[in-house]
Amino acid sequence: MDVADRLVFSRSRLRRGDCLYRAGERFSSLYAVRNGFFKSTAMLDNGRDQVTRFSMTGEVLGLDGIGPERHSCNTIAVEDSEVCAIPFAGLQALAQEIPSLQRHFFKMMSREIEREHGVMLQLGSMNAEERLAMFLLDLSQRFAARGYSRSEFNLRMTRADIGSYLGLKLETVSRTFSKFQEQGLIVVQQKWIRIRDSAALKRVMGRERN
Amino acid sequence: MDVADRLVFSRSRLRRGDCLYRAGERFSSLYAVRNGFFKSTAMLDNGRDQVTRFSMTGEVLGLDGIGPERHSCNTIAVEDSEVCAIPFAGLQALAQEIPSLQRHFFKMMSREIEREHGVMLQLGSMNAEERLAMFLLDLSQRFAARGYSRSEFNLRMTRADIGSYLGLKLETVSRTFSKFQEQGLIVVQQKWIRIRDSAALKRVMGRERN
DNA sequence: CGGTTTCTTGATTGGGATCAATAGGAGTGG
DNA sequence: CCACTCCTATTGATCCCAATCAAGAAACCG
Repeated sequence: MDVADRLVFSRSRLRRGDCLYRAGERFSSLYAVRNGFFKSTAMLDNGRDQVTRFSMTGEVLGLDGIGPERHSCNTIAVEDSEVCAIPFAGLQALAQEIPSLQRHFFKMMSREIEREHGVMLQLGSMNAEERLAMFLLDLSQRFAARGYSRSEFNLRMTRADIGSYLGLKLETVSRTFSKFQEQGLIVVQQKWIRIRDSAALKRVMGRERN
Repeated sequence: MDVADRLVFSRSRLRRGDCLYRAGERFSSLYAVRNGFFKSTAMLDNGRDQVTRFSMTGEVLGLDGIGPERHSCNTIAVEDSEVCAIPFAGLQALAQEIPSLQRHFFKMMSREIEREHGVMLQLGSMNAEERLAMFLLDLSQRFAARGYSRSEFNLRMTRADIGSYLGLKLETVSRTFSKFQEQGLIVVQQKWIRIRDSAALKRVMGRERN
């Protein structure tokens, strides 16, 4: 029996600013992003909330909810978007019967651990330029993986969102973009970015620290 | 058939400084810490490596290896320790047959995502005092959960390890401990710590930021 | 013991936060 | 289409926390 026959995939559209799910809500589905762009924010103990990830077409949202059975972050569309909801109960039952699906799942979750881990880890020891360089290269690579241009794209999010994600203030983000532009690494105009010298960006990112 | 009948749990002892597994090695087992204390370090792209977690008795090590099928960090005993190796292949096969085990597993991994996430996230927006306060309270809580004293314990790791984990330099760790001691929040003498006012530490940790 | 690692404390520096002011776009309604 | 407002981005000036450099002291260990 085919997976698609057993699971009901419901699609839904969201407009810019709409919330896909909120922290604390009961977890029931994973979401595949069909198109658009999302940001997830987590409320820290102190009340401020921080952007924890950006998600684009082809990526899966909601894995964080499986353990606690509640969503642990808010996920908001930063532009008009469309998602496909995958009921987790059904997926889990199916994994019980299909070994390869279970394996796939274990792997996907483990990779998730990895990814978050990796990004956040690196940030800790990086200065502003390194963070921004990493951010741009990460976006570039993900756009490329989805068939979009690797060197030219629109940042869908604001400077404040980028800053929150990277642990910088929006002024620093802006200043650093300007600096990169002066150095000829990128061209930036508002949300539009063109990467002119990705090798140099990699060098900025990899600058050794001690 | 009982789980213990199907899985071979092999125990091994490690001495201070011994390596349980290294990044890049083929992943085959998870490890339950029976006693002792471990630190995990991950090599960043730039060559420096950073402490990513400390693990104590009763905690599970190695989840990060499931996806890539290789360990992605080095794990080293910081004192004489003993672990129990759990072959992952067997565990996976068993999860295929026992729904509750599969569920338990999904949850454990998801919680792992959460935990790392939470800690690292918070760090980004915290200053040195807040980081140290959080670190002490986290350790205190974990010791308490294992039946040890909540208010008095030995830090097994060095100041440099703590600093690496928290994204601070060892001098800052030392200075901040001293400051806490002056304020009467803790008593510190080398690796020995006594928490005198955990409420105050919580207040330090929760100090609002903007 | 001497040698090594670990910890503490002081002096100075620098990168990013903060405060502040202006400019640029986007959306709305007349 | 323009005028108005709001949100977002840029840039400058100043300040502060933690890094860095440096020197000792304390503990650990063969």
